[in-house]
Amino acid sequence: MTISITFPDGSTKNYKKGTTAQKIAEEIGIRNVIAAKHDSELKDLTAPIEKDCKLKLLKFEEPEGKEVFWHTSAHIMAQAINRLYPGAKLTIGPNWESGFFYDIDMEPVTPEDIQRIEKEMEKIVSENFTIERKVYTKEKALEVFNSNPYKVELIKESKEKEASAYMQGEFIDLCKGPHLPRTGLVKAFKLVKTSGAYWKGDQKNRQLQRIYGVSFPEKKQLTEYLTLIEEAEKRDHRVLGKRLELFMFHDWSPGSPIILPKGTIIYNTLVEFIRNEYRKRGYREVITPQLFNKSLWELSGHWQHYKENMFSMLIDSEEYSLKPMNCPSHVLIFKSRTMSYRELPLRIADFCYLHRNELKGVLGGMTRVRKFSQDDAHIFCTQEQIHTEVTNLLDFFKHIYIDTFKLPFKAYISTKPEKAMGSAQKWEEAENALKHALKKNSIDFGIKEGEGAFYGPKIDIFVKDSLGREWQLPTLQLDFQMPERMGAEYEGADGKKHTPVMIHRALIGTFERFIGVLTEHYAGKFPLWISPEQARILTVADRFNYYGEEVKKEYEAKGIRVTVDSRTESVNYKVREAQIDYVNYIIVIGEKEATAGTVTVRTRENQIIGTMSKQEFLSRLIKEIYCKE
RNA sequence: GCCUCUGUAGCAUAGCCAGCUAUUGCGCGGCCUUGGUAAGGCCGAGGUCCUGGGUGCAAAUCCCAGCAGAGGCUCCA
Repeated sequence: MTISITFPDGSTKNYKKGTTAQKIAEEIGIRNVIAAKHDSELKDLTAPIEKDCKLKLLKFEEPEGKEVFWHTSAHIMAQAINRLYPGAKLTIGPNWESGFFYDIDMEPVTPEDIQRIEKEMEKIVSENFTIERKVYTKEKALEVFNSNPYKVELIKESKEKEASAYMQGEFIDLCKGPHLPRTGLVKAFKLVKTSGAYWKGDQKNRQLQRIYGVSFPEKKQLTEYLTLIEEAEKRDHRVLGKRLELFMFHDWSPGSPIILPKGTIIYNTLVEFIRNEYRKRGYREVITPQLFNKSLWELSGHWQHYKENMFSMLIDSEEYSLKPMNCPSHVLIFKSRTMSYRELPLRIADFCYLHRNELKGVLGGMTRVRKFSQDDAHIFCTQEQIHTEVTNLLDFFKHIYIDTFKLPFKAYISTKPEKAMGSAQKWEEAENALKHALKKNSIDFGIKEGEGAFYGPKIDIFVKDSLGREWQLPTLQLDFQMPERMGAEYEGADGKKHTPVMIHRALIGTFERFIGVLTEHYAGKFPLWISPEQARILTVADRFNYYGEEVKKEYEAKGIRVTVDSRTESVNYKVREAQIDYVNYIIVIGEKEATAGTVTVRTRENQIIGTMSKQEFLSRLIKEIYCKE
């Protein structure tokens, strides 16, 4: 009996029925194959092929190859833990972004444990077990795994009639697969971090130990990966922020950055950038109080739902809270007089500080803070205006993320959750408006079903930091609820009262977080327009200091952020220092320049721009700042 | 809030199964060098070893509690 196998290049060949991808790979002489796809189904290399199919041999470099490779690594780790800690109960062990992890019910893991586990894993790799797939009926599977309540729960929950498991040596684990054919293929691995994790992600459940690892088919790849991580850590905004003196933290105000002069320049430049856009895009900026009486929070619903996260205090025996959000105060503005439909959409912007009492364990650098400010605005509009407003907002968003900062992002729409306010029809209309607006702006997006807030659907946009963690920056939420709850109304063309829709939106998001992400995005080398120190003038000798000051004054008069380094250090030394301070342009002046009225310029990357008249370089600077390149 | 780890001059570090004046580099200050594009030389100052308590003849070192930080989890912008 023969079957016909088609390869990705279109060629076809006949094989004996029941052959395996592994045998075929050996025959053709392809090495380092990890798994196979029969038609579009991912399978073990050793799975028999019983009928004609399209066959794709997967290597580690392919995402699906990695998936198989890493999951096998997780099993090797699980086997090692099983050997060393007999009481440990395995739960689930999926992949993460660049490796694998396994959640295990066991005693907390120490670094010594990690070393022991790694040693045992090496042993398992060198024992080079064959990995075999077993298929059981549900009943039989329950019997095999009866000592592990987590696996029992998984088997019971499964909708399949059968359960598969994989066996290597003495170890067996419930698993859909596929897997590598042998444990010996995992040539390089490292357990990189551990943490607590809750069973099924629920805080009420038992806390498990999660051990993360990375693995590769070659030792070299592991070394490369570790170097890459090291490089990424150098971009960490907390490290750079300290070294470049952008911001700092103090034990006495955890979660609240002290933004230093250089960081403040970046901060204010961003605010000015947004303000400038607001002028073009019809926003009206307001300034609102930090403290509000409890009555406001009761009216808005924050007191009932968000009290834990608010800083509250008694003032003259009345309870007040620092505002965690601007929206309620903007509704007060809307309500301050009778609004006509002619005034909509009304766009109210606010840069005021916000305070949220975040859990201690979640604070971190500039990306998760307790005190911050947003480019916050609320748009009050009619249901019909949603589409146009959102379309314009996305255009605004693209101007910031694509044109100006070139930050890669991911967008999602979060749709109606089970518990939701407002009619199904209103929701559907609003969700469609969001989708159309995204499509109109040609922004790719995913959908998070049922993840919307109870008061309306939203668009969330995420940007990655240097270690690949995703941070939400812009947010755009429709709100059918708060205007009604707080009694905001406008008078329609029909002479009747109507409740407006409220759009909560922030595009930079939180300035603090944005600065953190931006620092990592540029690795501290900010583009000229936003850079805290745009140019530094180095004098070759004291007698040229007067000329340095002269150039500085001229440049400063045009708004350039420039300093003079007139210390009696060698030029070499001063150049190096300016470069490690990431000053965009380094201007050296000495005899030649002072006589001819010129400047000699190089960049922080040590690229030589050359000598030119001081006016010419000034106009080049201005041009570059204006272009925001 | 939960789990693990960490906390030594401005920064980065050594010391940590207790034992002499707490190590080194950068930075900082002074002097010399008067210099032309990635670290010139010499000298010097700088420490509540996170805080509080305990054990010991003796604590940076061991134990407990607190505070802060890191990585996750759960939240969330």
